[in-house]
Amino acid sequence: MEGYGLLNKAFDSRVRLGLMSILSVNEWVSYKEIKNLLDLTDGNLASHIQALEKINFIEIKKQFIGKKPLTTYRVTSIGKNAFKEHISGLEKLINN
Amino acid sequence: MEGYGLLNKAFDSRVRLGLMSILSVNEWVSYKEIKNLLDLTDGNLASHIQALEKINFIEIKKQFIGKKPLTTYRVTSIGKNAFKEHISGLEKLINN
DNA sequence: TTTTTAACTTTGAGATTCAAAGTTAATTTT
DNA sequence: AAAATTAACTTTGAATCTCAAAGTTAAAAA
Repeated sequence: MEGYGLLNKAFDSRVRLGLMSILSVNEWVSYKEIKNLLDLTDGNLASHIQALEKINFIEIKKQFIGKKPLTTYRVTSIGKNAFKEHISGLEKLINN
Repeated sequence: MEGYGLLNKAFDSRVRLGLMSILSVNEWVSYKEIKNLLDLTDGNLASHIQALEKINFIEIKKQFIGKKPLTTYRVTSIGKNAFKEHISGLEKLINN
């Protein structure tokens, strides 16, 4: 029963938890899809994406599909690890 | 794969998650004990306790043991439920 | 009577959150 | 060709949240 030291501050946000969950299950998800799944405003989504990008938890890919721009995201191995640690930290915290 | 709607905003904080975890396992834990377990300053702990009290997730008991004052806390059934829902919300979010 | 201890409350600066509005560049519609 | 739409942002700013530090209160111990 240590403190909350195993939890990552980056995941103090429901939005970022949602983001990481989505990206943990699906590789390369589009901005649009994420926005719809989480039902966020553009500004809100963009800022949380930025927050996760800045700490290298997710990475971005910009491309054109046909002639349409498509931005997609996926979690990095750093992010995957951090998320896993956070979850197991939560479990430890909860189960005793 | 819904949004993050099953997560409770009250638990967006590592400190409050820590608090709830402690109080989920132990009934009636003292201020001092909590402070030591979570390693918080007085002001910080007091404010998070207040936050959880205000929404009736935890309750307070003040008494004297011998001649010494002792303040203890426990989670309410409302809080217990909310925490359980939050955890299962997290699980749903994570496992797809 | 001075000090210590438990348990706060107050203060305030800094960080975070989020919606709304503005931006850019390309695409589709008229 | 001009206007409208779409994707994907960026900027702004107000509201909220966080947290440490310092101050407070009341009783106990020295």
